[in-house]
Amino acid sequence: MAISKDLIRGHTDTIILNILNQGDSYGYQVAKSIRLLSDQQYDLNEATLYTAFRRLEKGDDITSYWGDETQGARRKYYKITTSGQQHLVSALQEWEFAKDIISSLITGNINEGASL
Amino acid sequence: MAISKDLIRGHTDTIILNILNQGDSYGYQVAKSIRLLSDQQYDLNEATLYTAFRRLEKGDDITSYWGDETQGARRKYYKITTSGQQHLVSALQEWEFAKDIISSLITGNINEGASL
DNA sequence: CAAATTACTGTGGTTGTCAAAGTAATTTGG
DNA sequence: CCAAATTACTTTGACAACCACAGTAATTTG
Repeated sequence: MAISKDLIRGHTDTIILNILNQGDSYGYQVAKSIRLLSDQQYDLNEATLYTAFRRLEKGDDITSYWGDETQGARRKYYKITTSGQQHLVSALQEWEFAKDIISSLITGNINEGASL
Repeated sequence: MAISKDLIRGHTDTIILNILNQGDSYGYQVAKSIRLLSDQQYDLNEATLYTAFRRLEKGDDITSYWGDETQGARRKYYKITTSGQQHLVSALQEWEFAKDIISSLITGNINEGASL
């Protein structure tokens, strides 16, 4: 992984919701999608991924069901809920907002005020 | 605070280094600068701030000295070190990089690949 | 002279993440 | 043909950053 854990922290749920918003998927596939979307710059730890699935399921942002694979390993599929889709939209809006504030905080000049 | 804690997490040290890079400062003043730079959108918890000071001092990114206030409460001033300045530059570069990856991860389309 | 403000510190708890290990099936390569 | 790699999911234990809350102590304001 080329990107620090703490910079991604807080985005994991949104990342997963974005992927599931494009269609049902399962753990291994989601992990692959993350590597693809980040151009191999970010590799989400498995434990983190499955912890996030449980957190999102508990929060009713996703639901899960076992696939009926006749061959190959069993797969647990996850599906985004309407509530999850709404939370995805809010998270994207918050990110647009937060991006500017963070940039301001780490590069901003105190004497020139908040917006320079 | 209008911005989620987890989105800021990992930026605290960089925020402090940016402020100290513009001149020595002390706890209370740094907290005020953060409110100013974020347009009152982010209020860093005191405990978090002083924890960060200790972390940065231990990592030799900042040094501290007591001011010789003849009146007013005592103030512990913090000064950025050369090493701290270098780490600030790296952190800013990493942010420019991370910003795009995060955006890609939370809005990117899987079927269109990493860069659309 | 009480209340607000300035200024720093410590304690205890929550949360998200990760490393490591485990289970189990399938696929690939020598 | 069998060992190794890959697919796929799960659990455990630990850590680091952050926060709420509480405390100390001085000064300033009403």
